[in-house]
Amino acid sequence: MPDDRKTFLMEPISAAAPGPLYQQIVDQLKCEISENRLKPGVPLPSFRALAEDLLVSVITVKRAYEELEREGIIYRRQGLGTFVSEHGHTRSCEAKLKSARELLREGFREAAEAGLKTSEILDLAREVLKENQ
Amino acid sequence: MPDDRKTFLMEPISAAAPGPLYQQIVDQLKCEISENRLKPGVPLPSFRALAEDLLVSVITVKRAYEELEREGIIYRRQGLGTFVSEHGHTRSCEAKLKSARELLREGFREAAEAGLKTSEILDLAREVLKENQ
Amino acid sequence: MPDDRKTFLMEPISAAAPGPLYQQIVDQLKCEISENRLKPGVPLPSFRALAEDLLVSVITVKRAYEELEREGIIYRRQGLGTFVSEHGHTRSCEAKLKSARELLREGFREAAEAGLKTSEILDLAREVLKENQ
Amino acid sequence: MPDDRKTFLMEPISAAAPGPLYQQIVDQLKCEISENRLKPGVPLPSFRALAEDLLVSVITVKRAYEELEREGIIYRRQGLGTFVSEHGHTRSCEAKLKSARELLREGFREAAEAGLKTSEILDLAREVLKENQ
DNA sequence: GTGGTCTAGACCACC
DNA sequence: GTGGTCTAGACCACA
Repeated sequence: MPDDRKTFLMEPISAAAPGPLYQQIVDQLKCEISENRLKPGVPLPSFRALAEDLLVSVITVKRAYEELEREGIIYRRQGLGTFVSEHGHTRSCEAKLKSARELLREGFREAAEAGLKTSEILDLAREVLKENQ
Repeated sequence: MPDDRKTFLMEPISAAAPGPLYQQIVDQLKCEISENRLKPGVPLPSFRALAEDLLVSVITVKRAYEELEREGIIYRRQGLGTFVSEHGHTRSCEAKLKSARELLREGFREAAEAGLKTSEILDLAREVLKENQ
Repeated sequence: MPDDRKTFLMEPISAAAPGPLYQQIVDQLKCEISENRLKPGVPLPSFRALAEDLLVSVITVKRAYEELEREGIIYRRQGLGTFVSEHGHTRSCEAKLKSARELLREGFREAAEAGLKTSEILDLAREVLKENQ
Repeated sequence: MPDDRKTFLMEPISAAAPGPLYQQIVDQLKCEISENRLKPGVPLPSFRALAEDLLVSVITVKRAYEELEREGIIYRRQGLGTFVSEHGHTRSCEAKLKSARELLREGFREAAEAGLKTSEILDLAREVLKENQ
């Protein structure tokens, strides 16, 4: 039973960044999974291993994993480890899409309140979209 | 003997709503100002009056006013009261526009991570924009 | 702003009982809410107050509250407290009904595996139901 | 060169399934015995053989057998192997029946707490029973 | 070794 | 005062 688990590449975590540390871990893992760098059945690093890697407490990692399990993206098994679930990729994409809609809705609302007309808002969207590429 | 007197139109504040109470006040006042229902030089209600109106603590209103003053949208004069500043409308619109860009940028990033192509993202944007109207 | 919060009647918690402590708290609160002893908008006791009451750690109570918020039964507001949400009663009942179906399904499966015919299983169900009253 | 040889019919074990691995083995063996596919005196596969079959550790199989022996369903003889005990079938059925009663009792309790009347609970039971067939 | 639970105590944001 | 986050360290169940 070889141990394929590896502390794969993960960007460092920063307490200075906005948002809780555990959320940063959640987001990064969602990215790994939604972009298929982490496939179903693949074991994630253990709490302790990832905690050491990221220089955070074991509990912070644990909390991130709990959040991901709650969303059905990973599953945890006592004594075995934590794994990407069968529909993890799908779930992760769905979650991101839902979040994207929320953000766009908010953004459009703010733009409208700033006095922009619908056509101007769409122009703004196109502009921002171009910048991002 | 109901007291229908109110300082000016303001929707009630709710502890059930997401986000801090003071932020809800800030947002509402920004709306009033960016949509020109509150014009430069017009006095805002006093801390105590608004606090009573909204059934929140004076401290909460104070914090909201401080936030707005920091953004240069209103100004306070000892003993006189609080007023919409000359460029309050402009500032408020600018702030909202800036926030809108941020949200759109975030939304587009999430959509991209969910696997959507640029053209699909623009479609999504159009769809959300339509829903909101 | 009177403080209606009270450390209402809550049965003691026991580490000897099966299942985690936080689950026992969750279950008790679900009962209070599903049976309308705790109505929407009513504040639950604070983490610290309930922890003292039940002689458990603040964190254990916190975890129970997190679970209930996740299920949409209560909501937490920083600085204000924790409250039964508008649809808390409904959600709580739905959750219990769902759980009941699961348990019955499991029970019937086991009974079938023990060799009982469908008619015998229904008799068993009637018998158990009578005992419980 | 696939190896189709197997000790006897047993569904594969899955780490993704809920519940410990050893419990899954226990449950499957109880089924085999309660449904008389494994009769008294019949030798069970050795620890090592079953472990290889199910791709789990020998220790995990050992623990499952211990659990079954504790319940009097199987017995072990030094140097000979493990066998279904004389009253294994009966014991297994009794255990399942006892467990079924527990589950039904729990299920009815939850249903009652969700606000269902006795007649409605019986309807629910009939409904679930039908679904399962 | 893995994850699961419980504990105690810190600091912060909000009211 | 409230809840929100992060920390460290204990003990247990499982493989």
